Amino acid sequence: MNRFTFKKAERLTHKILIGKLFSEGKGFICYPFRVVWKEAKLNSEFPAQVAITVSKRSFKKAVTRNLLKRRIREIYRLNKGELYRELESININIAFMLVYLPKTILTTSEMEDKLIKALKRLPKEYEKHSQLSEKSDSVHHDTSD
RNA sequence: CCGGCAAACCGUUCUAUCGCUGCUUUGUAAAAAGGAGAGGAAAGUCCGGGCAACAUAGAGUAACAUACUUCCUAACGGGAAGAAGGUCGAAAGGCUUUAGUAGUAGAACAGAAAAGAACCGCCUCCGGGUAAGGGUGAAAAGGUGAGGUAAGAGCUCACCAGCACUGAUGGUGACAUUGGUGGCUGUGUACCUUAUGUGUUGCAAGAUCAAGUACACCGGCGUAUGUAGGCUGACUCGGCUGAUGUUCGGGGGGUGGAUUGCUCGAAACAUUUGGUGACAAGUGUUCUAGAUAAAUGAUAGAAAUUCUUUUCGGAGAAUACAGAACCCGGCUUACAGGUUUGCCUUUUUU
RNA sequence: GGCCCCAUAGUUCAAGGGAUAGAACAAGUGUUUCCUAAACACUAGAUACAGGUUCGAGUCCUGUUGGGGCUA
Repeated sequence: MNRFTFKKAERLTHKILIGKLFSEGKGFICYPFRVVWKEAKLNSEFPAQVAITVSKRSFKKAVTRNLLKRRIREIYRLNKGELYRELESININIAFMLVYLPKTILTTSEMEDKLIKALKRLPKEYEKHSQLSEKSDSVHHDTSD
């Protein structure tokens, strides 16, 4: 029951941290999302903070932007448990942003699988970058859908 | 009946599960329970206010806005009821214009000429007199007829159009109807003139706070004719402020964060009275979003409406415009579809 | 959120309300050359959209659309 909440402490609200995410953070694309993430001390009981954005350039009207953000947030709320478990097992805190890429409005069922895939990939990306100096050749860019 | 015109209103609903943001209650806390949670345009930011700061925000000029009348309003460039003109419509009705004209400027092309009348022409007693004719233009010096003349002309007269002054009647008034007198009278634009109004900046205004950091802050003394300079939206006047210091004393300033400003208000609903109406007054009841990288949702099922298709069982698709950010009053723009009320009758039927 | 500005050829800029909207570069065609470049000649190409004022709008007014700036 506690697993499906989405409180303010789980959201990324710190303005400076968001600025740092775009300047220093690492990202990958898992269509239809771009994920930008960074390890950060959060001073929170949750291991991750997330922010969801939809570009004003691709959707001019506030109604459609709100609709997409609400759908993405709902999927994240229902599927974040797996991510939390993995992050707690390696004992790190992470701040990340989900950027919605396409110019068309996708339905909830269309987006759900992709977002789960992206969330599963996030801890792997962290491991990859934590030992980046030794193995740089094993990084393979799969931007498959 | 169909079709049309105007005004007002609605603009998907219900159930279950899982959530989000305030509020209240319980609880040491974690949390639990209850109840609330987008709009008619929340939009554009085009007007007008409230509220807040600017050291007392001053006078004149400039600049900008508005401009038929009477009213409504906190205020308005908004609204209501009217007036005169234009235009669309068969009609109901819709749209639109309207302060003043003394002076100055310009009016492309065409045209003789774009504004104290010159040229061609007409007439001539060769001194000159004329504005009938010139057909171009968006706009051409009142129009028609008669008299008159050398030729002509409001030069004179009748009727008509318009202007100025002045009466009468109706109307709060714009104005309408009607009478008299006058000289006979050019179009639209900009500057200009008159009246009224406007201080500037906007809640990222402004206020408060714990932690950490710097000396930008205040007062005394000293210096000067209160000087250089700065501020007072533009200019002038007027006003305010005012550096220079190895000085003395005080303790305060505000980047980001948090709290506040923040939602009880020109409030909503019902009703009565006054008014043609916008609206005003009275009485009663109610409290009705307050987020801050942005809450107001997602999923499933059912219903309603519309469209497509049909083997008339059903099946499929869609459900407008659009998301509060300090708050109100308007305007403008977007909007699937539906409801109610009043009005009109070209055509058809009775 | 608040305040403000801009929109003219493919690009950079002009145009006092007045005829067919001008210039440079770029593009295309031709001349010249053995070929290319350069040079010369010619051609095509535009007022963001919709209303209004006016006899007549690129210009003046209003509303949409798009783009940009300032403000902690």
